[in-house]
Amino acid sequence: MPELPEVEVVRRRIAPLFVGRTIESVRTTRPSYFFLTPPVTLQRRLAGRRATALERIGKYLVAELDDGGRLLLHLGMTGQIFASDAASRRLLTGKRRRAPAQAGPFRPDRHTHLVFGFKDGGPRVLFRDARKFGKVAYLEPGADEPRLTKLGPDALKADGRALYEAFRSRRAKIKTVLLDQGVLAGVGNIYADEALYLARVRPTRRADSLTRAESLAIARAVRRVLMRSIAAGGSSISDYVQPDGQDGSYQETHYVYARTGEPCRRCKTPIRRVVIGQRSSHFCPSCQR
DNA sequence: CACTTCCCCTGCAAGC
DNA sequence: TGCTTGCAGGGGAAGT
Repeated sequence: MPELPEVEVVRRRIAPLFVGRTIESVRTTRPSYFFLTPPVTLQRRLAGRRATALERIGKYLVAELDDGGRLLLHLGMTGQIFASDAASRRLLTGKRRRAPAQAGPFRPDRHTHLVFGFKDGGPRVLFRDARKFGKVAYLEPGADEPRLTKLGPDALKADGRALYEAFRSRRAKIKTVLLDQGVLAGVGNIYADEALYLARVRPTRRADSLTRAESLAIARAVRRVLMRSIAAGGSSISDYVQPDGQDGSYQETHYVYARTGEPCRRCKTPIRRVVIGQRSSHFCPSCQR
């Protein structure tokens, strides 16, 4: 799903539709673990509220509300946030991205867990998530949220020296450590693979085996792939779409992710896939040491 | 603590 | 065509 770049693109696009507008109604699906805060409570707390800012913390979106509370959103693997007037041609899943344009506006389906209606009667904001790995929570004013406070520094600001220090005490594989949101917030499976490729480090290397130079290279590579992906509108692999319904294009630039068996863009060696910590990892056995 | 395994849920592609 | 299996961008809980 959405990693830092996709969440950041969603934030930028959705902020103008969400910030400054008074929420009139909140429609939800039935209670499920998607709702960290029960639907009835969400409705009670959010009706009449107005967001004053929408920020991104790691892969979380956090709306500051005019009562001092906060609205926490996480897209999980398949979360989609979009406007009710978005081009709806491919909001309904898929890998089959050639699907013909769907006529008319998007109709909330059984996977559309949140629909915000506003007092001004303008476009609604919808949150859809087929797998329900996403999350929504209302945080009372001043409430502490461990999910947020546990996060490490933002991956866009990855610092090589700090990473080197963190790596030194970790015996796990570097791929696993990069996915640890407490070390660096925002990197997920795609960008961990892409960054390690650019840094020429194999995902299977133990973190504590990395040199200072390699750590600096990884930090630089992380910043680079994330910035470039944001500029490209994110990676649209299966479900991710921008809030206006358009695909991102960074997947066209991937060096290794989902390119198993295909030639390395640098040396033509077939890209290899291994499983690390239950997640697939892709790398070039020739370029990455 | 650090690390690993399992699990939450749905939809799609590939294989038979 | 239909069934089964494997796989998917995340992360928390519980185990060692």
